[in-house]
Amino acid sequence: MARADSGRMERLSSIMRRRGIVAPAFETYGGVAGLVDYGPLGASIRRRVIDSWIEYWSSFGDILEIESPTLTPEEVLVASGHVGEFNDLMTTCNSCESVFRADHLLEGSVGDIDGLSAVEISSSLAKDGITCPGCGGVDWSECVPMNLMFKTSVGAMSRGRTAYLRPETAQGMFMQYPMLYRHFRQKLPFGGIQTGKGYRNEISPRQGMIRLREFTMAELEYFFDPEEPPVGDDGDWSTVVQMIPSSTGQMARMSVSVALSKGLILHPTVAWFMARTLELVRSLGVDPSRLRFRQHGQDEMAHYASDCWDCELHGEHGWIECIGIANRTCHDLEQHATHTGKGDFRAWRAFVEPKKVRVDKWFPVQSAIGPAFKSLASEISEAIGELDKMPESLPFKIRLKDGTETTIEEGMAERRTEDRVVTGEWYTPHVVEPAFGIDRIIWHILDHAYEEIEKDGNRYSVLRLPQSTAPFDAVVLPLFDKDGMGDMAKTIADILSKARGLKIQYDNSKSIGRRYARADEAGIPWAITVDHQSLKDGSVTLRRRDDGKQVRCNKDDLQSVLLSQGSNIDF
RNA sequence: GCGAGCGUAGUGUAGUGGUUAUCACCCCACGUUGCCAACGUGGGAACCCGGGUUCAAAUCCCGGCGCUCGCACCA
Repeated sequence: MARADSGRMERLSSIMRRRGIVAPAFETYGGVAGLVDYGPLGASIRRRVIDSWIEYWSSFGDILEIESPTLTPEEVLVASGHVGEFNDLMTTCNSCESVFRADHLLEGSVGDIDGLSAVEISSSLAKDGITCPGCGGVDWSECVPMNLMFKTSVGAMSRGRTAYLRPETAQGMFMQYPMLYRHFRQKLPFGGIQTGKGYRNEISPRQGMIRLREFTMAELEYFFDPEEPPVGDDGDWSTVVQMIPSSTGQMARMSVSVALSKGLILHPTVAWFMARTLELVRSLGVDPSRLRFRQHGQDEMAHYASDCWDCELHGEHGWIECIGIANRTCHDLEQHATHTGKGDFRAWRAFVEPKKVRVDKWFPVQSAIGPAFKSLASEISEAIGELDKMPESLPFKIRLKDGTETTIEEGMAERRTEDRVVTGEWYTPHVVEPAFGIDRIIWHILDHAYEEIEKDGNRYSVLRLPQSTAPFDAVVLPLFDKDGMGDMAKTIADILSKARGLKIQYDNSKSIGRRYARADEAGIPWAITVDHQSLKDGSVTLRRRDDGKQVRCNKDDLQSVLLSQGSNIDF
């Protein structure tokens, strides 16, 4: 990825450390790759991004927040496929030292790779003479499982039950599907949202906040009836953004609405959530011209997905996947249904018109079949119930699985004819999942907001964050900390800080210009200055970060001005 | 996990065997100025960790940890 200005990333990272936004964690102990600290400003930004995210989805009424543990018992992740998928066996070519996934090497030469142990795969590599794609050698090291989940044990000592730190929040929501289903009065569609930490033991985390071992995810599972895929008209359907459909692999510019009508987006509900996602991330401060949707090809699809669009954001690290919008179909719920053997993971679909069904079947008479056929009895009973052609009368012959025919004598079966009313049926709901990588999004919000302008021949840094994701709403400044200006400013800051939803900073050190500059660099959208006139008439100046313009306003109006994000005042 | 480079105040850096560890921004105090990174004086703050070589190590060697880049990996 071409970088117009390679120094920009260094300066941006430098500001983020200096101003207490993000920094490597545990640095005094040498640091741990893939773990970061959010400092005072960063934690505030993160809090607001998460809150905005929760508020956005909660505003629709059919989506509610839930919360589930990060510790997840092994069985859940076996069912979801993560235990299998995340335990990749790695092998090294002893001649050229390249590392490969062993199962990928064996593809095509071994039938059922998933069922093989590490030892079996190691011997297969040697036995089948698999050559190294790099150097052509046939000298493989022992296969080593590469576990991308953090394993632990719940319970005392060796009696503990194996568990993992969750690799995604989604499974917790699938676990709560029955509770959500009841809450929503058994009517689909509905959704569950959750934010929280996820954990992946990456082999080599790089790129600062981009690949973390512990990271904040925000996921939405939207459950619906696949026969009636829901679409709403809210969201941003019209803004033209970059799209890379997998069919062409070529970048094109179009709106979500056009991409759906052209059939590039395969599923209308996926399109709907792409439109909503676009609206949401724009409000967080993402520049839509540096956003693109890229459709996954069949080969890179996750094990659970049937159609998936990544929302990638462009920043100093190039194009980075920040959000995945996947149609997970019925995969997860079905997996949990089969692994638990429970009927909790389904929904009832009522027919518009109840169907009248005439049942005309032969029913086995168990008391006669049992003694007559002994161990074959159950198979025969089943065969009687599933007869294609209805014999008119006894005796008749039925064909068993092994091809032999057996005669059903008088008294072994009876014919019943009845009319039944069927009002609906059970089905497994499908799920569309928008999954947001919050840390990656925060990085890009900062990147998109960061601007270097020239002022009096010097570089001047401004973080143009929207107020909703700025670390503070306003900074209150005494023009000079004397003659009572400092006290008045402090009082104003204290009062505003009490208002719900407002975060206010107070700064009285150094010249006024320097304090404006500090606030600009920290992304604070408003600066309130108490000057000599304030002492006389209670008015203050309100300075807008993005253009430096100032207006006078009464100190008592500040709260409503800030809460309206400046929309009720003229500049 | 492999290879290469790198690791000095909060940030960016100078320093290639002996320095009181350089400079700037920064932060604090006082004074001054009186609305967009002013100025003066004073102060604060660093050699990634461990071992070795040496009379002496930020500097040389070894190991660890971390960072950057390339290869590989990436639900």
